[in-house]
Formats: sequence, C-alpha cells, structure tokens
Amino acid sequence: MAENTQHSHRPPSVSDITDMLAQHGIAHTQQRNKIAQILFARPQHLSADQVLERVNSEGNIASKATVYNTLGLFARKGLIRELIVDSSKVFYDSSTHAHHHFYHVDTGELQDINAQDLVVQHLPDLPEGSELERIDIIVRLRAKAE
Amino acid sequence: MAENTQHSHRPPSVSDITDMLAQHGIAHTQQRNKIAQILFARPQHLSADQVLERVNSEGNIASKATVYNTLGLFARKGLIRELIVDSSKVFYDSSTHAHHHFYHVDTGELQDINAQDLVVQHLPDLPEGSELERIDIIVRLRAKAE
DNA sequence: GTCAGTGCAAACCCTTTGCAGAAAG
DNA sequence: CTTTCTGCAAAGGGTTTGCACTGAC
Repeated sequence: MAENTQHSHRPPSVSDITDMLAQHGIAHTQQRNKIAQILFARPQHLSADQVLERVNSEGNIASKATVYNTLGLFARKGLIRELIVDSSKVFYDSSTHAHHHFYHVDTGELQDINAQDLVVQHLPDLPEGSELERIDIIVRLRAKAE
Repeated sequence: MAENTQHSHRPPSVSDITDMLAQHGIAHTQQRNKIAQILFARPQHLSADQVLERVNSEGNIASKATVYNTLGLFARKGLIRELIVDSSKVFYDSSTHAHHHFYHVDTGELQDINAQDLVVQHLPDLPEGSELERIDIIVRLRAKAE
C-alpha cells in the first residue's frame, strides 16, 4: 500500500511519488518524478538551484526552466511550501504540515521548529474581509559571540 | 527639545531627523535627510522603489543607487527594519520596535500587529552556539471568498 | 494526431558595484 | 585638501517567459 506522504520521514517509493502527484492533480513525467523524489527523500529546505543540481547530478534530467516551473507548480498545488526567508532566493520546504523555522542568518541554514514548541498565544482579529492563509514564524539566529 | 524618534507617531521635525542620524552614527547629507524624512513621516512599509519615487516626486534629489545604499545603511544601523515577506522585493519598516505583520498576499499590503496582540507562548531551546537575533511573525491573509 | 510538458536562450526585475565627479568640513 | 557621498551605467543573480520541439496517450 502506498501510504507514504510528504509527511512521512521515510523516503517514499516510486509508486508513492506517482500517487502523490496524482492526488494533487499533477500529471507525472520523468522530470517531475525525479524532482519529487529529491524533494521528498526527507524533510528538507532546498533552493531551486540546489534542486537543479541534485536532479542533474547523475545525468541530464531536467533544465533550469523545468525545475523552476515544477517547483512553482508543486507549491501552487500544495505539495511543498515556499519559504520567504532571505531576500536573495526562495526556499522550498518538502514538509507542508504546520511548523516554523529557525533561520541561521550567517549560514543561510534552515531548521524546523515543531508547531507545538512555538505556540501563538492569541491571534488578533483579522482585518475585515480577509481570511487566514497561514502564519509564518521565523526565528532568526546568529552565531553566538562568546 | 528634539525628542521625537522613529517610535513616535508624529512626523519628526528636520532637527529631529538630524539628531536621529547623528545618534546612529550616520553623517547627514541632503539625500539622507530627505530619505529619512519620507521614511519617518509616519510608521509605514515602503519598498526601495516607493522610496525612490517619493524622494524625487518634487525634483531630482537622489539617484536609485543612493536610495538603495541609504536604505541598506539605515537598516544596518538600526534606524529601520528590513522586512522579508515577498520573494520579489524587500520592504523597509520605519518602525523598529517589536511588532509583527499582517501580509495581504493579494494586494502586497502590510499592516502592523502590536507585539502584545500576538504573543509567542514558549520559545524552544535555541540550537547550540546560536543566539536570538529576532522573531519575525507574518500572518498571511487573503481576501475572503464570500 | 493532439496537447501538455520540456528546453534553450533571452528577457526581466530588483539590487549591487565600479568608478569618476561632487560635496562637505 | 582630503575624505566621504553621490550618480550613472553596467553588471549581477535569481526567476520567468516565448517559442519551437518532444513525447505521451
């Protein structure tokens, strides 16, 4: 049974990937499969450039345009999450469940914070006519100056 | 007495601006003064482009390079705060006191949330060797689909 | 055969930089 | 005078796009 999802911490099988794409209404192609395999190998935060590099690390699988287009598609379809943390590039998070992030400003490294470890006490009333999309919490860290 | 600061909600006078720059170790020039006047006229969130436009709305005061350089300088010196909210551009917040933001994803509009209206219940232990720089909370909103 | 997906290169846009000239003290 | 700041234009870097080609049903 193909019950792995992007929430699992075990690498999904090829058929899990196929199912995952299908469930989100995404046609599967060689390139999309490979990109999904890389993303969902484990919970991680990758830039488009890093994905491109890994996709083609063992042969030419996908072009830059396809990687960008595919990451955008996956994000729109809810398979992955765009993280806006750094003004110079976007990161893609292969975990979409509610959680937050440490961001090491010196290294550019991202690290998960479990949702239950960082709870918002009381959300203020939302402005008229708007509804909540999501709450992003970024805890910015720097190397400790001893 | 020039007691207005960027925390005030009353537009600071010219001499307040001069003092503010001096207190942050920034030499004052015609361009920097004008940019500061625009930023601190009221608490607001402006992109570099918006600042550029306003600076030159009544005559050529500063070039694009100067506006970018000055905003970067002000942010490094702590007069203003860089907001990373949108992958396409940086916003500068003329309020540096602790507070958070609503972000209307449809319109790109930013709105303040008072720090006391959105409290983090318990911060998880920070990773070894790191110290807190700051916590950014962005409440992303979309137009309500009625 | 049809239509969606892909690849390439060029375009884009925000931002940064190099360097010569201007301004401030 | 000397040093810092400014302006211009060009370069930079991540991302998007136009369009012809490919490939899957």
